Amino acid sequence: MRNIRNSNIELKGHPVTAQRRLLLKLIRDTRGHIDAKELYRRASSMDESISLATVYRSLRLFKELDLVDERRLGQVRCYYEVKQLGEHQHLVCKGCGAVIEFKSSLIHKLVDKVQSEHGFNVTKAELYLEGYCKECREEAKGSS
Amino acid sequence: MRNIRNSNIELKGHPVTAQRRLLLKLIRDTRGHIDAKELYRRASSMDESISLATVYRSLRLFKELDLVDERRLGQVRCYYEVKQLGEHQHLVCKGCGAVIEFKSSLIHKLVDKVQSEHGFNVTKAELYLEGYCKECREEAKGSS
DNA sequence: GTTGGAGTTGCGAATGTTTCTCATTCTCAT
DNA sequence: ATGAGAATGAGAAACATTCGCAACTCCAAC
Repeated sequence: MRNIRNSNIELKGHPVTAQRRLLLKLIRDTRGHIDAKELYRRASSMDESISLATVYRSLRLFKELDLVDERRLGQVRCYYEVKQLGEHQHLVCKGCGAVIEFKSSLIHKLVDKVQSEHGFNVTKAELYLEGYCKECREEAKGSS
Repeated sequence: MRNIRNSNIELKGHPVTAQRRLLLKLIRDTRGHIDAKELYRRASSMDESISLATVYRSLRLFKELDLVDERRLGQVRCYYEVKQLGEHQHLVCKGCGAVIEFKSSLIHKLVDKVQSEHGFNVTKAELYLEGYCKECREEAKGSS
C-alpha cells in the first residue's frame, strides 16, 4: 500500500501540489494544534520558498474539504488540527497555556435539544472552557 | 435615586470620564451584541472627537471589571454585551447571521464533570453553535 | 475652589493576522 | 506532449487591535 504517488481522492479533484502535500503531512505529524505561523515556520524549513499566503490558502482548502478543523483557542489567531472521528472539546489553562482535549456525551444531548427547540440544523458545536489547571492553581496559592 | 452624578462604584476607583460613561450607556442600550467598530460609530455620533483607541481601552476595562462579556461569534472580531446574571450561550445562523441566545443547565453539569475529572478550576465556559435556521433551510431547499 | 499628579485621551503609527493581486509556474485530462 | 485552468510567491492591502506620547481630565487633598 504505497502512497508516494498521489491519490487525488483526498483533495477531491483539486490539483495535488508539492506544497499541499507537505502542509498536510506537517499537520498530520502534529499532535494537537498548530497555527498558520508555526505551520509556515515548519514548512519553510522543508521548502524555503513556500509562501505564507499558500499556507493560508491551503488551510482554507483543507477546511472546506473537511480535512482539518479550525478553532480559536483564547487568542485572536486560529488553530488547526486534523479532522478527528469523534467530536471533542477544549479546555485551556490561562496559567500555562496547556490545551486539554476532552469528550462529553452531554454535548450531543444539548445540541439535540437546541435543534428541536429552535428549529435549527446545527452543523458545528464548539465548547471552549478556560480556567486554571491544578499546577497553576497551586503555584498561585504559593506566590500570593 | 438620581444617577446623574457618578457613582464611581461601578468603575472601582477608575476615573469616571465622559467617554466611559457614554460607552457604557451605549452598550447597555444595546439589546444583544455589539462590536468595537459599531460601538465607535454610535459613540462618534454623540461625541465626534472620541477615538477608536478609547473604545478598545474602555472595552478592556469593562471586561476586567466584569461589566461586559466578550465573545467571538464566528468571525474574527469580538462582540461585547452587558454582563448578565445567568450564563447563556449562542446559536448563530450561517445563512442570515441571526444570533440566538439560549440557556442550558446541561452546561453546568458538563463543567462540573470536567472540573473534577481534570482537576481544573473552570472560570469561563463558552458554547458556540452554528448552523441554519428554519427559514434559511427552507430557502436553500427552494433555490437548489 | 484650587491644585497636583496619576490616570485618560486622541492621534497616528505600529502590530499581527489573514486576504488579495497578478505575473509566473505547475497539474493533469486529453 | 499539450493547453486550459488552477496554484504559487511576493508584496501590497485589508482588517482588527494595540502602542507611544504629548495634552488633557478627574478627583482627593488641601
